[in-house]
Amino acid sequence: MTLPERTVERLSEYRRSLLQCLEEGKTHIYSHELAELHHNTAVQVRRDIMFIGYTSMQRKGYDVRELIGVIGGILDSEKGLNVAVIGIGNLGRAITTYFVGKRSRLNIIATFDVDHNKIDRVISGVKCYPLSRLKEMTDSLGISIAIMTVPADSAAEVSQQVQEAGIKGIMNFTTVPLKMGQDVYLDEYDMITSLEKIAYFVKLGLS
Amino acid sequence: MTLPERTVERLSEYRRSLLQCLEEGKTHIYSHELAELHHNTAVQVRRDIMFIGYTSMQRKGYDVRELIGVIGGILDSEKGLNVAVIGIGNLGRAITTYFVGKRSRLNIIATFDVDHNKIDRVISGVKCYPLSRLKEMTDSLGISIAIMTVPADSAAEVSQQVQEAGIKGIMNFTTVPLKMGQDVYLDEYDMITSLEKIAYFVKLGLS
DNA sequence: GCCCGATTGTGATAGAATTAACAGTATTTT
DNA sequence: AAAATACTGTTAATTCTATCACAATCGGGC
Repeated sequence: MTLPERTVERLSEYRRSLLQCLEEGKTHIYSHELAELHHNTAVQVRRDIMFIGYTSMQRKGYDVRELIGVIGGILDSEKGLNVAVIGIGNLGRAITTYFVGKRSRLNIIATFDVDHNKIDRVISGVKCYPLSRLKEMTDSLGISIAIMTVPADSAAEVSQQVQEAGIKGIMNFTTVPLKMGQDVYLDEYDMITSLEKIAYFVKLGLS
Repeated sequence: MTLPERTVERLSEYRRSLLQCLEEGKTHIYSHELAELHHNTAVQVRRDIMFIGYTSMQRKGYDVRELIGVIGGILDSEKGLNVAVIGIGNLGRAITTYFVGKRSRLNIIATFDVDHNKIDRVISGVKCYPLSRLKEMTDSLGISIAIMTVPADSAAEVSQQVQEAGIKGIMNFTTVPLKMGQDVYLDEYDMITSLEKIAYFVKLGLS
């Protein structure tokens, strides 16, 4: 069974809110509450939850702790996955710092760069290795996801190396779209595009 | 006429590639070439271009320069829009640095923070103001979009101030979903969710 | 000058995602 | 205990998005 992408995203988001609820001591939550937190509808929430086969105590809302568990069962891998950040510029550093400490089954376990000044430096407890050792480290550490934050002009080349290292998931923060084989899951995120989209809708709203 | 979100995103992406083509001296481009660059199909490209009412010289592909112009006419505002980054932590700094110098009709014109050590500092040529002056500066500088990179626990409060300042578009990099009025265009981007999604599909691929 | 091959533009169609509608059920009220 | 209430789970309808299929067009080869 493979869930739609959007559903997976929403589940991840729900879980975050649910964890928050737990901290606040809330044990049950209604579909409409969850919906309101996430800019969508109660029906959408129920449908998503139906997808994963969880069913609540009727009329009391969903059991927060249980639902977290079920979502975890769907999203998480048994032992978590290891993640590498490739390219330790400003953005790479920021992302690394940002992630460390966030409770998650996804661990940033190494960073890579070509700059000799950066190699062996430790950022938020994560060590930087030379890019040339990518394959070696991928094998020895068991890295399955790469976050790419290299400059645009080396993106294509580096992405090739990432693929050859056997990494199966890529989050691309580069401004150039990457070319990948079918067996690599690739998610492109482009801040400029996001901003331009916002600008477009703001413009519409203003006119 | 209001385009679908997804189309707007793709147009922004196409434009980037087209600008790249221009630099390389390529004057015309076929729909299937553009498609290949962007992980989608030639039909999709043609459909998107149809949406914006541009029509090519048949059989020669699209005129790169013209198409850039037409997309610009759709996406860009007359004089560009001014953007503020709110919260100058690692991520805020990275984003600010990242944007400056990128040719774009969107200018990061100010940053804001509450930390006295950060105020008046200049990052990549952009000055940091105290958050308390948000409304004042929004009015005087004409800020219409905010990029939120504040810590999760102040996100709700700060977003309120952003809304009250009259900002009409928000890009939220915070891990908490924001509550906004109908007249504010809000785009939530959550790295953890993105990574969890990738992890999910990688897991599926591996099993 | 005419045909062939390549490419665009678009109506029709299929597919995915969302929303509506409502039956079912536990809880509270009377 | 029956009725009203307030939810969930699910089927059906709808709407939105992407793809198919093909007519129309143009340039180059003959």
